[in-house]
Amino acid sequence: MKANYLDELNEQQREAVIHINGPLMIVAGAGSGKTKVLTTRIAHLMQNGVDAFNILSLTFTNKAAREMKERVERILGGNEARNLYIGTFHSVFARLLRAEAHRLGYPNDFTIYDTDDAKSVLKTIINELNLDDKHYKPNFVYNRISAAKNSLMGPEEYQHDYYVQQEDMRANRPLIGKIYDMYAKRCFKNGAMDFDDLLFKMYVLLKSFPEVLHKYQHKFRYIMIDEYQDTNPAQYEIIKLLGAVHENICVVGDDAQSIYSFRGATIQNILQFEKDYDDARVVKLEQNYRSTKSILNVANEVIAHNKGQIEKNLWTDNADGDTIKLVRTMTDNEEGKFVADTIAEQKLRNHYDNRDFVILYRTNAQSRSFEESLRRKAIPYRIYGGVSFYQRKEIKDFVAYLRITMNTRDEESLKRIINYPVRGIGKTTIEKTVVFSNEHNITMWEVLERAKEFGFKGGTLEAIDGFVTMIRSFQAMLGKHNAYDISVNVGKSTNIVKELFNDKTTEGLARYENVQELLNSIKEFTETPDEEGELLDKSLGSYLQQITLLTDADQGGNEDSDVVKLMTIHAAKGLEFPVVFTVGLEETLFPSGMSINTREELEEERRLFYVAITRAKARLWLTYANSRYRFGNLVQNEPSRFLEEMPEKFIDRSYAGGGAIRNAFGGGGNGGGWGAGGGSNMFDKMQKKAPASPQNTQPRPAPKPTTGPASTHVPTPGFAPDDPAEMEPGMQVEHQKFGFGTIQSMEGAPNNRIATVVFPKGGGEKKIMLNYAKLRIVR
DNA sequence: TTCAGCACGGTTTTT
DNA sequence: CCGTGCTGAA
Repeated sequence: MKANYLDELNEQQREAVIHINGPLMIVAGAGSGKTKVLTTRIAHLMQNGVDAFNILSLTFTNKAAREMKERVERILGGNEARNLYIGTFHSVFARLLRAEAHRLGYPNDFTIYDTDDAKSVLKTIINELNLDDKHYKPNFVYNRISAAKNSLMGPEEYQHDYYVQQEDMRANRPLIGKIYDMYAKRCFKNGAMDFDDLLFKMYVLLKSFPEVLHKYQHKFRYIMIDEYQDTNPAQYEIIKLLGAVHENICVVGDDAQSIYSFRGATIQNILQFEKDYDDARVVKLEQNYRSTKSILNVANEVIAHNKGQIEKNLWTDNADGDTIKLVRTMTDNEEGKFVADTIAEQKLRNHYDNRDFVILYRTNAQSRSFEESLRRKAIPYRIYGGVSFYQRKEIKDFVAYLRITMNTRDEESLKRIINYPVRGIGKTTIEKTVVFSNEHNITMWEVLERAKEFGFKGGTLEAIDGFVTMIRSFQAMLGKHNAYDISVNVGKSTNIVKELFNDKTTEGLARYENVQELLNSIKEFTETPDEEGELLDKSLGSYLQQITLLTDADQGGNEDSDVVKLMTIHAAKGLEFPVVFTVGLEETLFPSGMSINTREELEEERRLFYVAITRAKARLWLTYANSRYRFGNLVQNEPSRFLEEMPEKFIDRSYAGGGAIRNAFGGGGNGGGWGAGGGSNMFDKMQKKAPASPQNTQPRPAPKPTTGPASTHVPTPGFAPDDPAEMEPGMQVEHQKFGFGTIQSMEGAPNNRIATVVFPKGGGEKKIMLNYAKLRIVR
């Protein structure tokens, strides 16, 4: 143990760390050393005689949990830290449920359904009820059920809650309660829990079994919760139960960074804390150690536009630093190119490594243009998020075998693999099996086991028996072999590995590699030495329990490889980078068009913007594009309203081309001279202004906006851009996308000229930034 | 029973 | 634009 660990803290930090008994709330501004305080506090508790076995520390991401564990180990030295319970809400509760689930009638080796599994079950149910899945969209229904569970509302209550029923009636979807009920029963029958069940059932367990509650209340005598502003009512109630005896609850949060209300999180929890525990000590960490003054000032000013907040004053001793750069480009592709170019330039000019950069966006779909431009410049990068490794079809198929081996009740997995690889169990057979299982109230697996009884014969019976025998052979390995041995056997016996190997198409090759990677990861899991992870259990069940809770961001051990990182702002919470690009700052994109209907929604978007800004230590670029491709066609966007909320003093707008930019902010904030002429973006505006009626499926716009067939122009062979310096009004030019046009006028600084060009076939008048777009002089 | 070809619909954000 | 799901032919 480092003896001087208290010396490295400022006064407030120290105050938080040395508070041992009783409730404590730490309001921790961005970059104020929150993780340091939490980890030091754990060490301090242990130094003062608290047993590691009695400490529970909950985080939101596996990444945060891992980091916390590592840092505690570093402070403590030795190996006591391994006895701490540190993990995400979901993984910790999954682990506890794995010990207790039988009390609720679930197998202890219950399957964890990810979002896709859950939606698939919902879809089956919706079809069984003969409902139209275009009206009862699985996605919508799932969100509804998820919200109910996060508020601890079961199917019964849901169907009898007046307010909820009114909502569903108004949405013209009165049967959601019925679907919820069937869904819950189906999951139970399948021996499966979805993500929300891990919280919901945990609560039910503690509430229904006093002896269980008592056990864990005394085990977890000290509880710490990170990112408390992102907890939902279910999490809140569980914590309250667990902490009720000792009240040694320490929560850390920042109301300004609450960005998960869509997942049921409520900022109320943090505001409520002092009321729940009237002797609660509150400590505020207000000194920011991360960012320059410029960055922090901009952040503070932006967040000041939100109403209700906990009073605090975040300040820093750091240098002023560079101004924030605001950059406008014509298209999303140019935005990508600009960022890649700037990264290359900054690497040279300021000696940054790739790992110093992050590109942050609102939606995963935005990553594409950056990938392309980075690849073109040969800058290594890595995308976090998006389609997770474990969501790939080939991986899900393989994992389905492992799941069914552990839990034969799991119909979702059974249906996936019953005829994969093809073994002659077709649609008809599967349907019959489902019917028999419903008629006799047994699982599909049991029907298959007794196939002969149920009248299957000939080739079908043989196929079924072969399948059953194979799964049983996997099950026979369970007690004696670890997850890896079983998986290798699954790969061989099912022929999956060989089949993929023989597929020589590009996709086939990728799939083969993915399955190999899966096997490698299982191997790694089984071979990781005990002192590293808390999971001493190398069984298949233990492996399956954790992978479903793994995010893409958690994968791949090479955390510190030298690459540029790309991720959503949500995924970036808790991280910091020397250089940050926050991109796509446009209305309808950021703030998202889905979240501008209420003040609450908009304020959450603003907090998200705040999170993005405060990730930056030294340099920050904010970019937006005049137009971008969405669903394959070009749409125009106005600059994000957030950009107008920033103090001029710290912003360098001229970076993108002087007067023209300011122009855009000029006339009534409604994008002055920039838009491609004509009514092209009228449609967008009308849609935006239309009263929010999410329930009425909006008719597709029959006539496409006539922005002009931007992509139909084929550049003349040998198209090469000419030097912008040579261009002047009156010239005929060719643009790669917009075709031929005439330069009307020029503006902007000499090294960043902007031409107004009329393209008769390319959508009329456009402003072209010559440094980014390329024009060829025709004459 | 399977696979190819097309139509359609979908974009927040994550455990 | 891209992936999914449905339809129809072998």
